[in-house]
Amino acid sequence: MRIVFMGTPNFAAASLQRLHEDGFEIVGVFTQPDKPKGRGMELCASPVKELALSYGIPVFQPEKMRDGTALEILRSLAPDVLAVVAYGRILPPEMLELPKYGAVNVHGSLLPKYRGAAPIQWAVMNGDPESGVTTMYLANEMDTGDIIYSEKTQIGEFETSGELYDRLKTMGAALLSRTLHDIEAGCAPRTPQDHARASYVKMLDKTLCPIDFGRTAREIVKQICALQPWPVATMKLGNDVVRVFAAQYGEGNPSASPGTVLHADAKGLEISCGGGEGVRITELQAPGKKRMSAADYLRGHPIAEGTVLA
RNA sequence: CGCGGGGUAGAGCAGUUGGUAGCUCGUCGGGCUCAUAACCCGGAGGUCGUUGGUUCAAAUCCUUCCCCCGCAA
Repeated sequence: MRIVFMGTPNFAAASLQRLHEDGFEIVGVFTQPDKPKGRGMELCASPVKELALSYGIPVFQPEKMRDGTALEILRSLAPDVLAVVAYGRILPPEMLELPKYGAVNVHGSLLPKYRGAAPIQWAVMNGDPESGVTTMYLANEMDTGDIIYSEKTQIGEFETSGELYDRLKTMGAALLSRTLHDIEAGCAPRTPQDHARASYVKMLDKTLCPIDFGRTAREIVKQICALQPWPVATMKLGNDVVRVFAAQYGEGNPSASPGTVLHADAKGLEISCGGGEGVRITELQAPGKKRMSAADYLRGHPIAEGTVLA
């Protein structure tokens, strides 16, 4: 079965790697054009491109899907199926219909929940007990296609988006492999989504970062976990806006107003929040500095207990 | 050359109108205590990232390079 793979970030690269290792015939890879990245703004190839090149698979990086050449390239590759994972481009209907088996996609949620750009992060943010991956056929509307397989996984109480992301990319890769195998064997199921129960999530941005200590301890913990590794929750500490990486549940103090420093010691920085609860921040990063434990930070930045943060 | 922040004892920081380096924690020794991560006394520990220069004198001014971090993507 001739497969054309389309993807860009390492979430996609994990799937490409799995398909390659499982012996699928990958005849071409589409990925986004190289872009300036990192300090120095050097041009960087996507993880998928790096991997594809190492496998000796032809790589294509069209700027636009409708530039007149992308479709021709795809046609010349004569794929039986398209495997699309976090490609970051909308494929025109002609492309979806070109392969005999259509186009298959991996999504980082239990569809129809969390259609859209950042399903993994929002599952963490909302404090969901579980998440998962879904394979489906691509439809013309974003993430609305018929479901093939899905697989659940528990979300740890202190699991970050980055950790869940890594786990799901592996699960997604395995599920995609199984999906393609069954499609080829003709035994893959096809279940329409329950559109009435669909929900959409938007991309993360920095407006989500500032911590509101009026919220509950769990909401704050989940916010901190969800915004990692990017864009990272923040709080004001003196004149600094520090990035907050890790927190535990504190003892709290019903009589302290939200934002009050309850403890500042070797165990971290406990701050009162909504409902008299407390969150103990254990790891943070000050501007220009590297990530460090709250205890380390406090050595050089003493904070009096009882201080109320702005 | 995309923009910006930073490299000072094991850790985190202060010190930048130039004048032989200081704080908190840790660490070592001693003391106090029923006891302690508490308290008291004392000690060890730093080529102030690297190169060259200016100067009577540089952590502090100029210069070379290395490394870390944020923005931006």
